[in-house]
Amino acid sequence: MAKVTIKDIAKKAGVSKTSVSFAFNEPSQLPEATVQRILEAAEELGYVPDPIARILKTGKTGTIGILVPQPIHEITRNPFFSEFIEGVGEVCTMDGFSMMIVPPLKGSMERAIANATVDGFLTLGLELKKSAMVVLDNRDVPFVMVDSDPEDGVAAVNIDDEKGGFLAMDYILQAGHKKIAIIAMRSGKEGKYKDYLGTLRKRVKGYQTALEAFDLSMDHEKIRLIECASTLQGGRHAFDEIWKSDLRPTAVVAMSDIIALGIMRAARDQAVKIPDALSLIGFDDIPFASLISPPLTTISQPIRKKGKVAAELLVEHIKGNADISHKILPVKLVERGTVR
Amino acid sequence: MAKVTIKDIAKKAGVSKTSVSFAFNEPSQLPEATVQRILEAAEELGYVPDPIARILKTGKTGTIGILVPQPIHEITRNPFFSEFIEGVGEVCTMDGFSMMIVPPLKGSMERAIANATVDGFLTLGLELKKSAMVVLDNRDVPFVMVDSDPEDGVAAVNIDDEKGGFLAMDYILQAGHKKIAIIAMRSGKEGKYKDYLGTLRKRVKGYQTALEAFDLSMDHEKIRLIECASTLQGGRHAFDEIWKSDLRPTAVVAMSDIIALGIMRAARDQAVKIPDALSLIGFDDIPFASLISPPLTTISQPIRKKGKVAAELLVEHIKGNADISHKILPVKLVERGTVR
DNA sequence: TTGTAAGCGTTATCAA
DNA sequence: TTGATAACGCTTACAA
Repeated sequence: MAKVTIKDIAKKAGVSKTSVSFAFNEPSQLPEATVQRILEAAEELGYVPDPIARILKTGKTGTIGILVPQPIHEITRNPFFSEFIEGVGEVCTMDGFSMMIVPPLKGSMERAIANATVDGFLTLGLELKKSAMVVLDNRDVPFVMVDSDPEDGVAAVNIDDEKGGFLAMDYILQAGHKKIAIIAMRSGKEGKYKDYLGTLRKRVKGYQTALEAFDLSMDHEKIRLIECASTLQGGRHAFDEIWKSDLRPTAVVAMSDIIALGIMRAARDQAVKIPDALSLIGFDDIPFASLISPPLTTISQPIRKKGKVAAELLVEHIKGNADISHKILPVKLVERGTVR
Repeated sequence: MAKVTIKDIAKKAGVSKTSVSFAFNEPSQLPEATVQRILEAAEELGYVPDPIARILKTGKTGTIGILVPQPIHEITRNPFFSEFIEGVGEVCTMDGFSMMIVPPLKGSMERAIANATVDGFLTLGLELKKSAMVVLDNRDVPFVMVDSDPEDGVAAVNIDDEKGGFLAMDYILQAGHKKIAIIAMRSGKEGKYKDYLGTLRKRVKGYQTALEAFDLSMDHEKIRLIECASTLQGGRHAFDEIWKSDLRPTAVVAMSDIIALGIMRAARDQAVKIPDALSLIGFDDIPFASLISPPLTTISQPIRKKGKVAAELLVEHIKGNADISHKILPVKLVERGTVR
């Protein structure tokens, strides 16, 4: 059976399309009886207004998009993402938005941006290429960048990554460690840290500062940087890699808790005691970091709040109140049981 | 500046709207030079085809919706959801779909369904009211129901909940426990288990069968059923509640791992040793269940696979290959360290 | 109070 | 090869 449209209802109820539209959107404008009749006709025929047609006319989709640099099934493997989404979700609930997760489409971020039916975007950890930025601009929907190097004239939400990096490395150094492995999430730069952008760049800068105070540096032979996927699996692989390398680090600085958790898992499997044989510090402070044992020492960032703040900012933009501010949320060191 | 449309490009490039459309969608139909000219004009003016207009015409949104019964910020608190999404995400990646999370809109599932711009829905743990089912039917988009009582004529994916319930309860009973608290996720039925639907109903049925073999039943005074949110917090509250009740259970059967984890957390805070002072079995087998210590004994279900299977089924429907099958995925008991 | 008609920005059919 | 033009289904001035 063909789709039931407003026209069918109009015919059936013996009124114009306008009246039908009113019956749904401004019932107060119509006599009670007419509204009844229309609604009944609609019910009988099984009519549901086509959301797309409505959007084309009104220009409001009622959904906000989260632009992510990786395939969905990959990004969801990090509880960080759930936490972030939770914060965004609070705002969605509040303001009646749905949420769309927008990964690259056939490998192209541009295409994904061009095709998403949203009122605005949150970009998460995206290093937007010029071309993507152009598409984003041309789409003419507002966007807020989270965990990226801020661009002029666009709203941004970040945490104090540099301080976070410093805090983590300094803590390890203060504990007396000299052979240190740094595990970063995959960047596409294969560990060439000097090319790092955004979050990674800032954290590494923090590491540097801390290292220099101990006469060390990122280039020192006892300091090793490797990358892995920011997942449990990724952490496990990372552990295997560092553990069989020539440098047997006494401490690991992980760029995310989920990586750290993966490392703990792998270490346990190989009977490497943490923190006795290996110290470990994470980054994020996801809920499970404190649940595991030993509980994970980490840098805490307000993930949920970050999502919430960013979403609030975006919703303001959608409502037409441009606020190009650049917010920076604090981080702090949480001492628990994985560093000796 | 006003939005740049296909018309502007046509004028600028001195061609018709049709040609512009072709230049983007079927460039092979146009002479190379014309395509170039059009693309340049588009680039210069910053043109991006309007996805909504495209969808209105083509009828394809390129996104699949996940209908969830709770606000986003609540549902994301259960790692079960991330796992599920991960499975769905695999299919999205494969077939180039985005994913939209669709919670009730202003309290109304009907409204949410009516407004979502998707090619199809996955419903997760939804007990769809008649009215919502009607809207879903009328929307005329395919849908697949996951974790619900299957309806005639609609595709469904479930796990063997009844067996899962049986396995869990039987294991606890075999271990010699007689005073047992069952913790269910909030159902809106406030523990009146006889009114349960879907997943909950089936699991309770499994409990019953196991209990009866030990001359017990859901109504026995030593068997207690309470509900809580399926979150870490929820589990913590649940522990507090059962621990200060007159019945001091020696074992807890939790309906989700995240609840179980919350219970473990609360128990630890109050120095209640698991499994020595209290045995505990979960349900789901989320990744963290095996990471925690003691590792959580639980009923394992293939969450990610469930998402994947459901999404595959949905995509088939979207492509026009109706397959109204009802799949049931297996569960199994995973003995770890929380039952004595 | 109700109806007419003009868009919204595409795609796609059909002529030229 | 290219260009009018008619949908797509709705909202909303404006007219009656």
